[in-house]
Amino acid sequence: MPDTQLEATLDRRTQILDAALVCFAKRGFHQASMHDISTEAGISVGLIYRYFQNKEAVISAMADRHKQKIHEILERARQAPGLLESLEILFTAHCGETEPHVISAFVVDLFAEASRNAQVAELVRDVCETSMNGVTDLIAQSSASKATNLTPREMAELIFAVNDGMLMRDVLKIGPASQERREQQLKVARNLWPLLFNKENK
Amino acid sequence: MPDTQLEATLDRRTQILDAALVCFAKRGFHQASMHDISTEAGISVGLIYRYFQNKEAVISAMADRHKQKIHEILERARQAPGLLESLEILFTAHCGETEPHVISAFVVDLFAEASRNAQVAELVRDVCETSMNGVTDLIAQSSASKATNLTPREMAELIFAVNDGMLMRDVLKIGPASQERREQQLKVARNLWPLLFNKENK
DNA sequence: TGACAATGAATGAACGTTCATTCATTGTCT
DNA sequence: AGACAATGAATGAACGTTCATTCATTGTCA
Repeated sequence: MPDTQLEATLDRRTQILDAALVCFAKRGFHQASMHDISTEAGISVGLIYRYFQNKEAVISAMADRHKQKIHEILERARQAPGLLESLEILFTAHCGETEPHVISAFVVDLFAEASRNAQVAELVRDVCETSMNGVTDLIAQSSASKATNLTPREMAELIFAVNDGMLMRDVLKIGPASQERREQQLKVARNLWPLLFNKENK
Repeated sequence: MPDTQLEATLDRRTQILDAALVCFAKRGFHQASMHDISTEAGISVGLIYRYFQNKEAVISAMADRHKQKIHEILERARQAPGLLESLEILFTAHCGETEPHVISAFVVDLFAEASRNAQVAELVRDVCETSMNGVTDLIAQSSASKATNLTPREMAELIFAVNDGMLMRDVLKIGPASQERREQQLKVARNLWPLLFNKENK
């Protein structure tokens, strides 16, 4: 049964990547050791090397998974009823599933890594481009974008800058749980909408 | 003449910190070795330990120097003729002196470090608080802030989020020199002002 | 002034430790 | 038994840090 085989392999990989996410967020890409990751995953060090060629490959795979997650979020945002709903999904995406602090720390580390690892940089650039294009389209198709004389692209640039800037600052915050973060995130976001769009539906 | 003595010590320290900035931007805090730094500075490894207790202390000193730089920029911004001029100084500050890419990489690394080093986190938080308060005051005292129903604080939050977000994305850009970066930075910034403030001068 | 003593900035080889990676061995299925 | 998953001790390279040693400069005598 090669199907179960493949599934088991994928399971192990995600198990390792989940552990790596925790370790990377806690200590950073290069301070987290393979032993840390294996301990967190509850397996031996050697086993990691059965599923990943080396540490670099683990980092790359994490970045890849991040890319997929972003695409899923973009897809969910696209299916929201209106533009504002779409944007709020994007803004609060990192407050779901895992601890938001973990996600923020990981993403900031990812950008730091991108500044000196060409492969990671290429991938992050690709994610940014894709999401930016997606949101630009969303804005262009919406009827709510005629209040200012900015192009949809310029609006998207501002929105992403605000989103990334807040995510970066997130790593400074201590404690607050997912729910609370989500509120704060939305507060700032909702200050932005009236500036960018027509006031229509509250 | 103990004055010359002190100056020489300070010179050595800044020489080491300058080299460390280059190495940290190139390889990151924890991948850059003390040997890298000593080579870049053109001195021996051991000498670094005459001026700094250990690697942690070098990182801390760098963060401290960054804090001072920010305060200087804030002071310069305060003395600008109008609010918009002040904000543009803040927005393009990291495009001066050193290569902007180096500064961006360092700052992103600093935030990454802050997420797992309490001392660095405290310092970065302090810098953010201070600058945010400064800009909030600047906005409150300006006459240009009555166009929207946002408080000066909320405006400052948006401005800083945009600023940090763009800085974070800076690490993805390859090549462009200081001048070019400055233009791009200003383009986005100038899109933001009409949204936040009355259209007055140009 | 010239000879000599004292200083401490600077060096870089050496040390102990940590880490990524390997692989001989053991466990677990069919 | 055979095949494959899993282990973790072993390896060696790289790192932060130390320290015995060098040597240009400065201070102190005659």
